[in-house]
Amino acid sequence: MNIKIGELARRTECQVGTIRYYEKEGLLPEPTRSGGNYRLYGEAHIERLQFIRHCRSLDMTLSEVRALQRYQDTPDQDCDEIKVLVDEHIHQVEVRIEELSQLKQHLVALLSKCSGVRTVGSCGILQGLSDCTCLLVSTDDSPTS
Amino acid sequence: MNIKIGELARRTECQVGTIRYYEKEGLLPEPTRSGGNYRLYGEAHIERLQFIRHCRSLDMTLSEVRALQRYQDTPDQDCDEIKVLVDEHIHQVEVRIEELSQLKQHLVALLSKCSGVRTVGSCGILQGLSDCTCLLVSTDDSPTS
DNA sequence: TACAGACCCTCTAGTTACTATAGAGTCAAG
DNA sequence: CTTGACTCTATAGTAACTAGAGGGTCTGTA
Repeated sequence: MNIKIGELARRTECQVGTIRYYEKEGLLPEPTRSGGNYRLYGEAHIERLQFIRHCRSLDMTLSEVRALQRYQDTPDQDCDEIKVLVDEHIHQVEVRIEELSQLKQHLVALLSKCSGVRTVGSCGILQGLSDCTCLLVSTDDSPTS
Repeated sequence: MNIKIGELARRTECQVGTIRYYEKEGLLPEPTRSGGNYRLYGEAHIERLQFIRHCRSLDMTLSEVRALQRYQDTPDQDCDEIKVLVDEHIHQVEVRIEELSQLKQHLVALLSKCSGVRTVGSCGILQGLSDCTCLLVSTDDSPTS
């Protein structure tokens, strides 16, 4: 079918530069080239790229994508490890949600420190950021990842 | 008081490299130097650094921190803009939480695609990642229970 | 006085997943 | 034969650090 990179980009809603980046990173196999050195892609490339983009839309890292691709290449293997990988990814997402919820609580508490007085010097928010009072809402503080 | 960078790092639970980085970025004023060219910090530096670290623990960017620092330097100004900044930051956090919650739903749905068969080839998770079926859970899809 | 070890210095490169640019080449239509 | 859309490679930039190389400083001990 032999489409050029721009067409592939349109079909997958992916930027041209991103496609070349995936190739450089070994996530997308090198396509054949035209006489004028243009990349020429086929069906397999479209599917492979869509796979990557779906994984990315699920917030997976490229190294997680690489791991899943290795499983794709060995279809007779036990699928337990894939489930473990997805499970762990779900866990990471849950942890991040929890962190952000705590964070939001801290921020709301911080906002309430504004005394209603109208100047920066007496506002309480900056004071709350200078001492620890803005961080006393929750049990443990976990810096972000 | 004149403490060296290692002591400052210990007191603020911040890495030495990070302190030098903040200085380079203009977030922390350049300290005086000893005869041997060592950085020598005082109380003001400790407070300033703690301020930065608290902001960072609230997931603020360094450019948000810079903005807040500018307010610190003009205590007679109206504090509304600070509230706006914090408000916007809270909003960003809320948006991210919502995104991650959707994401988690997608991932859980993906996990349920595993047919129970034990090989990668028939697992359904990789298939779900190749086509779009793992992304169909979203917004207005309410299965009955 | 010599030396070990802890600390400090600057500078550079690496991290993640791209995005954006520069400067050049290719190709089809007018 | 030129214009314009497209492509190529290579490089630098993003955020907020972290790690390392290769050196200097300082203090305590032999």
